[in-house]
Amino acid sequence: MAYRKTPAEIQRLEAAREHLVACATSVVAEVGWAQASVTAVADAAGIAAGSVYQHFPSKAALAVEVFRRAAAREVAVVGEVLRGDGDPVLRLRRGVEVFARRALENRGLAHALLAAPADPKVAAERIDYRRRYHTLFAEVVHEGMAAGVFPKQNGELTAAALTGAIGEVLVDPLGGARDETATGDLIAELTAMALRCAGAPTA
Amino acid sequence: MAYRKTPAEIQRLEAAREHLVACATSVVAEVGWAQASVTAVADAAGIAAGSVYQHFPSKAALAVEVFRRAAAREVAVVGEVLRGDGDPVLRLRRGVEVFARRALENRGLAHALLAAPADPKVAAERIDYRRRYHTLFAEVVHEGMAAGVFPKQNGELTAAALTGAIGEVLVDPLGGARDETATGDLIAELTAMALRCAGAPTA
DNA sequence: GTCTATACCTAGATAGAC
DNA sequence: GTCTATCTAGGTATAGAC
Repeated sequence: MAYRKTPAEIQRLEAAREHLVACATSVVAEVGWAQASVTAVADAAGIAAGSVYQHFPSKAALAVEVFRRAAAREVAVVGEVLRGDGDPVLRLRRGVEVFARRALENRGLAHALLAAPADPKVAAERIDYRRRYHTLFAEVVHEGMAAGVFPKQNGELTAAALTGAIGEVLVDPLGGARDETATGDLIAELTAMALRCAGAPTA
Repeated sequence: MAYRKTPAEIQRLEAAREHLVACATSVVAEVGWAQASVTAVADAAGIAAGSVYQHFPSKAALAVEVFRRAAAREVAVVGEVLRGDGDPVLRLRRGVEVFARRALENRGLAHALLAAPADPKVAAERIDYRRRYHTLFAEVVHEGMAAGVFPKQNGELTAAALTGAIGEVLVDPLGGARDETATGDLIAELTAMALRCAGAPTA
């Protein structure tokens, strides 16, 4: 009887856990948190419901892990753009574009992250998630004010407003834009709105 | 055995129902939808849990009634202002002020209406609720565009964005403004942001 | 380690006494 | 009509076989 797991064992377990998280993410993106029962998730992963508890102590823990992974990805991508070099106005525009495009490409996941009813533990994560956007947007707004391209304003408030505005537009049926042209138009209007919101001079 | 209820009976039942709705609204404002069990609501109303079902066929039906009443009040008040006479810019400003002030005066209820986790039936009502704000804001934005005080834009998108922006700011801890001065500042910043968002020339 | 079967808990809903 | 006590369903979590 081994006192330590062999590397192979560890890797296999890790892989099983990853697979479970990935399948759970898909299920959540498709049916939302409320319908993503342990049974449904386990079925998707091809394991028995009870086996889920080999990898996570509770359903909530799994849900939180699913949320964190997906949220971290989105924030990283948007943050990369918002924190890049150059004109704050351009960065804000491109950040909103990236935010929107990714959300429209995976609506189910975006809805799960931004709006879908979730249990309290996940809801708490969501607050953190939105706050990370607040922080990112606030940085750009502050830099823009410092550079004189945005008027004096409460940067934190504008940042929260941007997060809420973008989320509402993307979650709304307005996101009913299906074809590529309509999506492009939606994103163009959305970025224009975001720039107005921060007070960028109208192009 | 009476084939029709007497007027007095009807009135008494109606009153009991109203009382139940009012108490349920208070409970929801205090603890949110998730914690507002039938038992908790019945306790607050001073009746037994089973008696709730004399007035509503299900918990969801009661919850929906609670939501509809409160939502209708808020939309009516804000709509009154947004649809008043005069300058669209001023109306938008005052509409946002009223929205915010009422939300900050009853944070629990505002949170329940705008953001608190709720069951699917209530969530569906919330979409309607937010859409009513969209409609109201869209009207003002369109009138402003027609009057030449707002630049050309997608009015529906701006309206959705305004709803999301205001909601996010008010629900956020940012609404941590406690004293009257801080509240006033918050509202001033919020209205300024809303006007920028619609493209009103900066004052 | 993973499965099957099941225990258990929560909360909504109902039946029958008063 | 209202209350008490109970039933039920849905879904999480666990126990024990393999």
